[in-house]
Amino acid sequence: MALADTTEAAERMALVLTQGGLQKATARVLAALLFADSDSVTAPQLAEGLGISSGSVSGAIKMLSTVGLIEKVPAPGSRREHYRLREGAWATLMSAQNSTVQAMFEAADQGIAATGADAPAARRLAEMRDFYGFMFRELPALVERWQAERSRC
Amino acid sequence: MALADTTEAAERMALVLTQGGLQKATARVLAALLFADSDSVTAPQLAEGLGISSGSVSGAIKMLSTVGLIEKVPAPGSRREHYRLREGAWATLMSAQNSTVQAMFEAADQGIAATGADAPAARRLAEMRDFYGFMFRELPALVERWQAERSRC
DNA sequence: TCAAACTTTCAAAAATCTCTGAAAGTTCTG
DNA sequence: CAGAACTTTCAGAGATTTTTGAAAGTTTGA
Repeated sequence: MALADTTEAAERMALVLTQGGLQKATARVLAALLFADSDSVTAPQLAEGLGISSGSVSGAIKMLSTVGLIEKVPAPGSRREHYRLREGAWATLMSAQNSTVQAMFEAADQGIAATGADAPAARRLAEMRDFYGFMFRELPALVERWQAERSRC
Repeated sequence: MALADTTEAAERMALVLTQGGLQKATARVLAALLFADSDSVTAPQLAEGLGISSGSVSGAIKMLSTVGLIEKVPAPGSRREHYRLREGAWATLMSAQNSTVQAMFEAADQGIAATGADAPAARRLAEMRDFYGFMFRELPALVERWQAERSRC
């Protein structure tokens, strides 16, 4: 049955997302939105479909909205809140992860300040700082390159 | 006191590493190796200095070695095992994270296969697949660019 | 080869994180 | 405006992860 197949694929997707750091309920909500047959989905539909509590759905929606992965659908009539995956969500997510890169850069930089430039640790910290500094500069450019390439098609 | 400052910086670093997904003991071991005053450090030194059990140190070393962040030091005399941060560790780490990107790509690809290309989900999954496909192709090149730039200096 | 020092393993304790369920708060519709 | 349906919040139950501590296994040097 086709539905079973997509459910299984969605659960596999949720597993991957979990390994990427999302909690289980959140990952399943995101996967459900990815695999949804309609343009948007309501919270009760998610709770029902996934067999989780409304509280879990609420928490998942809050988290995914904060990160910018999903959004409320403007007003498809005037019914209750509908949610859907945002356009360009993945690029947004990658940009968000760039703040982790920034944190690594800053931690290394502060480390150098704390050790003094001639300590043995300084060389190690400098390599770290330079690497994450490079990535922090270049990753946004990479994402932009993707967006440019995409809009060209 | 200078030592206190570097300890504090190391703990801050450990916190950042924790947010990056490492468990606490592992993050503290890595930070200790980053901030160490000597070229290499033994497991008992780490356990003593961090106030954690030898079992935790062993687990941390195992994990960090597997990922390629640290290495045994060949033979600084012939004493017990010494460990240190590997040269180019951060580039290695970034490359390892690329396998997460690959997993995302593959999950999206399998999702498309499961839904059929005309389902509403297919467009969403295709955007995801294309994005992670792009990143999976381009990230290694970015790391290489870093390495080239670094060796030039 | 033996003793000492180190390392690894693993079960159980401790700590942490996640989910639920119910109550309180909203918003819509009749 | 009242009732119904939905949403949010949060304390506590439940699940999971992490750490420890101790025993077993190694390695080293005399």
